[in-house]
Amino acid sequence: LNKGSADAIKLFIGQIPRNLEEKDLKPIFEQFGKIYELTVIKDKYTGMHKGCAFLTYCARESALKAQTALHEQKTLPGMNRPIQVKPADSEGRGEDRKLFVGMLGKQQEDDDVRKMFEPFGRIDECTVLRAPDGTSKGCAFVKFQSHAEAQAAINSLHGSRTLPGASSSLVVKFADTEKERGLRRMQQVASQLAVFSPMTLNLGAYNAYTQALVQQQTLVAQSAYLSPIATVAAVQMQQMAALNGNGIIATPITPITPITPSSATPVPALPPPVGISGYSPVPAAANGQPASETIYTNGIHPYQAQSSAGVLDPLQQAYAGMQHYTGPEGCNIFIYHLPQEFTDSELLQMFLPFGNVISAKVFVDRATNQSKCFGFVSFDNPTSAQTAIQAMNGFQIGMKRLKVQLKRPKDANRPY
DNA sequence: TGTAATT
Repeated sequence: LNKGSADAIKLFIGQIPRNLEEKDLKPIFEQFGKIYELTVIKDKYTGMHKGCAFLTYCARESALKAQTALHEQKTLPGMNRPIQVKPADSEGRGEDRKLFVGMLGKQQEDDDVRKMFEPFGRIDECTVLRAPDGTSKGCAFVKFQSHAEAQAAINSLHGSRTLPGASSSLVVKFADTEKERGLRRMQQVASQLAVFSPMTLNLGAYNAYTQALVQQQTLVAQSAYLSPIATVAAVQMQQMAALNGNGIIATPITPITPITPSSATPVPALPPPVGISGYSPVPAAANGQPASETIYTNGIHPYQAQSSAGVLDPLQQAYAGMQHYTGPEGCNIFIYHLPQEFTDSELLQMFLPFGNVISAKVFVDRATNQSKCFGFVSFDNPTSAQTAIQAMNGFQIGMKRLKVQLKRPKDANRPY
């Protein structure tokens, strides 16, 4: 048999390193059965690897075996979350047969709703939405076993009657998909931000005020207790603040339109715009170091093949060429209480004086695009990390002091 | 307390 059977399940594979292509993934998944189709998901326009894939086995049984053996069970090299193996959204996980029912009466129970929808098909799920205090929100979700049944219910029931206690006629529609919900959330956030139009902020005055504060704070920092190397950082921060107009004092709100795109602002008297240094792509066995050693010394859990010796090799080779996001254990620091407007490049600038920075990352809320005011900096050696911690922990910016510690190791849950 | 992503 060389074709997917009718009942085959298309799987979504998540948490795969972006340097792994179909040929690298194939050996990992082949051990559970013959593969019908395996496709790495790429961006439609840029062709960029999205870190996930679709996989269909010829036999449904293979998909179930792979899911059981791999889902949340293994972590591929360079990833910090376990691999995901589950039916793809397109497999009718539910959204296309799930209905939203609005304009119910407050007194209607799950069973009342169920009775109303039963004539149209088999119901998997029927729930009236309730507030925390148990009172009905006047709406419900009803999930049928098929899209057609759900559609039949819409055709017959939507707008067909007005229930006692409801302000208008019954609403029956397909429930929002995950994507629609996400979009709705983003629109809500956007509309809230729009309340603060740039015109309502006296930006000129704010900047002058900000810069005065920055200078004062920096002087305090320089004169007091900081080591010479931290003073270098302080001066750099002062320059950044003065030049990019963003200020490094946390602002109450960030306007939608940035005053100046800070990342685009050149900063004279500083090292030239620095990329992320270190870890340039290196062939697998460069410097006589086998790729397998790289995996282990880097403190990242490699994917371990259970039996077949052919599985690990392609992975090791692929892994050797990828750029690392974190440094070795003890080289990665966590920085909290960053100014709201600090970007990756500013974080990088702040910590450059302490050593070779492998990466600098400010954590950003994906929904709002706002900084979460913490980030990570990775050095190529533990001494630089310690120096940075000594110099910058407690560093005052505005009303806050930076908290600078070693990044919590993935495995341990010891608090610092 | 680190690129969670659905052709």
